Amino acid sequence: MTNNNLMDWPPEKVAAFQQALLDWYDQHARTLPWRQDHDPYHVMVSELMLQQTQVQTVIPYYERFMAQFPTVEALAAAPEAAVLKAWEGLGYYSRARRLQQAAQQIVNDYDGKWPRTSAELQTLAGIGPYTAGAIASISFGEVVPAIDGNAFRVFARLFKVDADIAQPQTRQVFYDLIRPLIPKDRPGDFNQAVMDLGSSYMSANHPDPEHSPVRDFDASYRDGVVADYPVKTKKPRPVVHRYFALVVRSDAGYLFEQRPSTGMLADLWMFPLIDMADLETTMMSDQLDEVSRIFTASSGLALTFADLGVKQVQHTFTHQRWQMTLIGADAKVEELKFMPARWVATKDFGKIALPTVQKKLNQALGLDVLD
DNA sequence: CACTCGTGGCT
DNA sequence: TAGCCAAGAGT
Repeated sequence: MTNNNLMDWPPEKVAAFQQALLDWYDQHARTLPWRQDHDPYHVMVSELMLQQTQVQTVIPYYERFMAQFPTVEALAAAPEAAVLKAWEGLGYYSRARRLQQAAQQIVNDYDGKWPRTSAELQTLAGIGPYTAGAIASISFGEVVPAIDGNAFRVFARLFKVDADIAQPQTRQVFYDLIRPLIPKDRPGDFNQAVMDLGSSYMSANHPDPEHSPVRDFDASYRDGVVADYPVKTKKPRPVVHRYFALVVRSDAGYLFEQRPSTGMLADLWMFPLIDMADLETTMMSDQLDEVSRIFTASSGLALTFADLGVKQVQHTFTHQRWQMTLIGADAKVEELKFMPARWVATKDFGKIALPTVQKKLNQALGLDVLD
């Protein structure tokens, strides 16, 4: 089967599909904190949090975030560190900075007046085709699809789309397929109904197409090939990185380094890491000398190594696996040179934004008791 | 376009 | 366990 003329339904079938989907949604829509109204700020915050993140994970973050930054103006004016702290543990931290950038764009560039179309919304930081479609349809009634993983899965099954959804060019295929299916009077409800459908009867792991409200429109169910859709190529394995994690202690607490503003865990705080690939030696005793030299050159601090016992911590990201060997050291409280770092007392660990990998290091050291 | 960028849940 | 998956965007 080709991708030509995928949407071959006659108008009466389109109308029946819309009614079946929306009737179900009217009766069984999930009650979610960001669905209490259609305020574009509420929709924007929730959608940014929901990018690549499950609903159940987002809910408590959304509640806290709204209590702390209740309006787009409040978010625009907040310290970036506070926004990152509110995002701690949610992952994909660039979303937090971009969300605040978008808020500042709305307040400053748009004089507080929201752009109301999907095209205009995509000029905002962190808002791409999906999120723009979601805000435009839900908050402003634009008849535009919001194509996320749910929409890909739902419509791939309904129409037996053979295009690989991992390929960026496939996006246009689905846009052309979905666009004529959207009811002009309820685009936002349509898009949200597709998402609810994609998380229940048409989920990835436990689909129940037999009882789906749109079963009669599901070609993959009709043909007994639900499991074949969507078509999606696999991702490569995580690459292994090995680090020494320096546990540097002084009278002022532990030394935390702020990560660079680009790349992994940007702007968050961690123990200083030394990439073992940067070392020229392989013997442990020689490596410690090298680590000490490298660290002192960038921090200005002299280290006195202290035996922690052999502690190793492993953490897997989407495409990287970090294997860290902890090294204990004592140092005096002196001025730090080039390294963006600060001493943090144990009781203050909760005041800075720490990634989950750092919390694992804390736990390995028994420093998470007060957290 | 291919790659980067987190985390938690589930099998 | 290792792999896959989840309301993607930026470069």
